[in-house]
Amino acid sequence: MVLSQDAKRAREALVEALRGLGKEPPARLDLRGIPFSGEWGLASSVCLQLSRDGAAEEPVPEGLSKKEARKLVEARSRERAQALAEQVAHRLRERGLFSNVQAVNGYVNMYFDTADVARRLLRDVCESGESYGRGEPKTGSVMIEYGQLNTHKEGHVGHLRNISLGDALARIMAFDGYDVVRATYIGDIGAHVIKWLWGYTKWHDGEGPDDDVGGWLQRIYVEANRAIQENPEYEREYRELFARWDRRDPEVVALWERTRKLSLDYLHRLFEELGVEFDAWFYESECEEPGKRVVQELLEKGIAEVDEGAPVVRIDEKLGLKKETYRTALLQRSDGTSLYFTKELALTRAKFDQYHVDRSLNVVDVRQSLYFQQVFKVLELLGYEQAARSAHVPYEYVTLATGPMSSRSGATVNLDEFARDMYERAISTVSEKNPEMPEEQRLAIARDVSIGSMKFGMLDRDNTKLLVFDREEALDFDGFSAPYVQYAHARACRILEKAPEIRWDELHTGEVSPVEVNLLEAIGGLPEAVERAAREYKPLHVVNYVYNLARVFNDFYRESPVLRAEEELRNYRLALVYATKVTLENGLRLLGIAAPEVM
RNA sequence: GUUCCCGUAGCUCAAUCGGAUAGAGCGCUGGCCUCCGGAGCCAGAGGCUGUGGGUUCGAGUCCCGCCGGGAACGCCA
Repeated sequence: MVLSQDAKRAREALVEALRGLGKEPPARLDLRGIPFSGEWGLASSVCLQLSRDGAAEEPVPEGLSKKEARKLVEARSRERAQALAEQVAHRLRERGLFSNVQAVNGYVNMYFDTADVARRLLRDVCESGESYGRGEPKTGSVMIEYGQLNTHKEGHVGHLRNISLGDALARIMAFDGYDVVRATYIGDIGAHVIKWLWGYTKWHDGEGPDDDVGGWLQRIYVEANRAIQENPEYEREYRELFARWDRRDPEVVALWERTRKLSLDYLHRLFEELGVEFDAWFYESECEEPGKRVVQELLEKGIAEVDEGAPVVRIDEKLGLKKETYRTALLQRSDGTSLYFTKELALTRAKFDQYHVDRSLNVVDVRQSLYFQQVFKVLELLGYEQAARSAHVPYEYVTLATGPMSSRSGATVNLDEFARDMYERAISTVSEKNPEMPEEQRLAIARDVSIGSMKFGMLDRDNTKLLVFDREEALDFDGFSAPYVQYAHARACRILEKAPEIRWDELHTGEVSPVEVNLLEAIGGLPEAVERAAREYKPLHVVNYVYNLARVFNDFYRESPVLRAEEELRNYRLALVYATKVTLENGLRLLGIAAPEVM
């Protein structure tokens, strides 16, 4: 990567200059872009860091208030930092590595030959193409689990945040060089399923789903759940059905299999429409028995013990922790039936034993934090060192203005319904902008825009922030949104379409204007954004990145005419446009968002 | 009771390992289509970063207290 090469060069030169002045540079040398300059370069605050040296020799006069004394110390530090920065700048200038070096406010600003960096960066992007931004291959495989939906229920916008985050994280980490295995875990058995089966048998026997499979599943579930809650007789019938399931009554199993299949087809369609694919599908129903075996093993090894008839692991006690940290994990019910925890043990172990992944990342909402800490800790106690490297990737959940979503009560926003609203809104906008366009093309663009908007709306805030779903806001295609970025991409495509071939071997940049510097800087930032997003498990960094790139490109678009420029300048600007297009496309792809060429 | 998360412009959110002048969108006011596509752009108004201490040359960012909101904590998933 061009910019990291330059950063390395700057870092080495700085270290040498500082040592030459008898100053030992800190291990982590600060290096960042220069703000407000409109020129290409890197800045370091290292002299400010070192400016405390010698502070002790200058006593603060008596009689000053704390605040005044502090101000004095700060002023002196600034002076010392500036003096040092000037010395460093002088030495760096003598080396002649940079086109310019300045000492400002205690910072050392190192400027590069912009034209040279521009040529190298643009060629790099051109040569790398869809690989531009990719990180070095990393050792060790990582399984990312997300999209844990239930059968016999609908998918709703709460799931959308999970799917969007998980899918983007998987794409980003794979792009950053990790060997990623995408996994999902479907809740195809449990109380909710039996309740559904009861309600179906009771009031909907023989019924099939209408076009709206999710809605149909959901209605039956909500109805059954409410009835069972309100009527003890129904409660008894439901328990009875549960017992028949436990006995594997053929009739119940057959109904379960049939409706499970129907649910899974629906879930496959949901994922497909969102452009999400998995390498591994796990099912709760398949983890029940293996889970109980893990519990047995934990008991035999003395990790778990029986308390009030149920197997538990007193994790804090086992680890000798005084403070409540992991607390006590309940592994299984006292009647021997499995809990979510039981199955999670088998699931996680399967990831390590059968898929041989080195760590597991579970994208699940923040309310499960303690739970996952317990799961991983228990497996660690069982000897799985992979569990120590594994992590829960938490995010705050999606609520409605009226309160939390609840699939039990039916207070949800159906995913199909939301997608349809978005799609229709997109169709009307596309048609308005492109009345002459063939319908097929309009629909394809509307699809890219609506799906992209849905995902963008789920990714555009930090994982730690609650998301209050607002339909009107979601349907807005202006401003900080997927279409804004997609539109910049389409604009770039439009220019390239009308332009002659770019002559990459004759890139003469001439003078590089401030907007062009900003654009180059933005283009050059993709690898860092990817790396950071992967490291912090935050696709938001890529969202911010592509938006900024689009915004800077729009500045360029306004100020730097491309097609009308004279030949040499046009060639260079075309290269800039091409690099922007490639970079936007790569960034959007990492978010699972399509980049249409026309819109 | 223990623990975790959040609090930044009217609203929704950004802000790199702590770094120079805290930025966007929406909304509001006023402009820009003889000009590569106006899903765009420009200008303006709008801030004691909840609050009080502390650490630091430097704090929206780290530490402690308080206030406000949310969440988790043994037979739910």
